[in-house]
Amino acid sequence: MLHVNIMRDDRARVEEGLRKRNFSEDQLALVDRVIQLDDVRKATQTGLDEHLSKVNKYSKEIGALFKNGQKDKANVMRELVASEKDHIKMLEGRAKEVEVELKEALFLLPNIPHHSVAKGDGDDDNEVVQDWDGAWPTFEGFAAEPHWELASRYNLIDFKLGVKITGSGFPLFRGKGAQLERALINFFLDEARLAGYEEVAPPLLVNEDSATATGQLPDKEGQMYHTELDNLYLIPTAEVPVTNIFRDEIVDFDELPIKLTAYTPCFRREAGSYGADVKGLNRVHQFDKVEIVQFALPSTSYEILQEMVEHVKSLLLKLELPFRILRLCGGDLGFTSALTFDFEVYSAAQEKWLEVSSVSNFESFQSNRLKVRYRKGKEKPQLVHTLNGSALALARIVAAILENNQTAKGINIPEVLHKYTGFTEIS
RNA sequence: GGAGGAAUGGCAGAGCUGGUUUAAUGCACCGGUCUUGAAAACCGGCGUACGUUCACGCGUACCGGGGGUUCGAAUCCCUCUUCCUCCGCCA
Repeated sequence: MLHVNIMRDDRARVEEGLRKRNFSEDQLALVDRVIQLDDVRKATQTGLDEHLSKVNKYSKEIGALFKNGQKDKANVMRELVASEKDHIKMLEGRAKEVEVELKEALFLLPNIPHHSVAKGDGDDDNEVVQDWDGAWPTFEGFAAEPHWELASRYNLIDFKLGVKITGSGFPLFRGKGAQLERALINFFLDEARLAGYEEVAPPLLVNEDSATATGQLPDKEGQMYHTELDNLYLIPTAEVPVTNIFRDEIVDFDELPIKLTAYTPCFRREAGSYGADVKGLNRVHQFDKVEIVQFALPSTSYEILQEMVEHVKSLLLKLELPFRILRLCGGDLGFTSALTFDFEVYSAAQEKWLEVSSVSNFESFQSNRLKVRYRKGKEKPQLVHTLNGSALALARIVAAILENNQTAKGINIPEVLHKYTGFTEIS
């Protein structure tokens, strides 16, 4: 959620940013509406406070009069209060209305893109900031197979059993497939820990407050699984519980940056997806992911974003997977993000780039709703910047490893994983 | 799931027979005096949000959340949530 003051102080930047996100001139009127509603809110507040102040004053006087036994005077004052009450009731109602309208309007405004973000319509306009210039997988004397074929041949993943037990999009990993999955999780967590992140194992279901604070609610409830009876949501990413750790907290300046990492399964309904995109592990309803999250000083958040990009890059290099990095354009940028780098891994048999990580700086957009602030000395609390990234999303990494490392006889496990898997190849 | 108790400022902890409490006191923290330095002692400060003001400041709200009674609620009533104790069930 944007702060209203950003719109008051730097209107031009806000409008320019919204244009990058392809806001029409009509939609830009929303900015005026927000400012106007905020003006009404302020005026209402001022009026309300005046009346409340009078009631407080009268009440004190009535108390004193009763003590002195001047009941007649006290009763006159009581009538004065009664007339104030009418005003108060009316203004309170108005204040509530305005606040709701203001919030609704603010929820429609996305984050302002970083100046480096280009205008664009969709993923075709994303800029490749780092392309792969290393070696590509080669397959001599046999035809490379997609991962779902390999998974079945070597008994690593059983998609049919997943369907039987739950439904489409819930793969069942087994044997060396399950072991590879676990090895990757441990590898990613160890790498994060070595990079200074504290590991947390958060709840996998969150309440409405948490889902709202990180922006999944109110509009994206269709993307989450919901438990009706207890009104809880299955997390679509560890970002939700982990970022909420600091909801409504004021942290000390010295504690920043706060670096957290978590492994969790992620649950996404992915309503409306179909076709070749959802084949195999390309798009599933449940997948494992290790997430890295940072709470940072505004002055250093872009350095930290770079540091996180480097971290993800190092993981892919160690796994020896061909990858490229994209800077998302305004049309593809997430609602809450100011700048996002996507990592895509090349999956050699499908001959496709698969998104395996998304690293973003949300600046104060998330922390404004979460109320995560820091305090330097005796200064007023300021909103922190929040950042997060996948490091990494498991299912598609498995797909890429299987496809890229296949030989005529089996699948080679990347060397860095050997100590985690306990085996060096699948055959 | 059943019965009872509780929830107060960073922490501890009073207030809870409704009205000088705009929440006592202690600890922690910050500044100062003293000291060669430190400790102790003493003095002062010490929440958040919104509104208002050029500013000092002032006003309003917040004692787990929401609602109610009252001229006035931390204090009384209703409701929800969480925690503790006991019982039941259970990995």
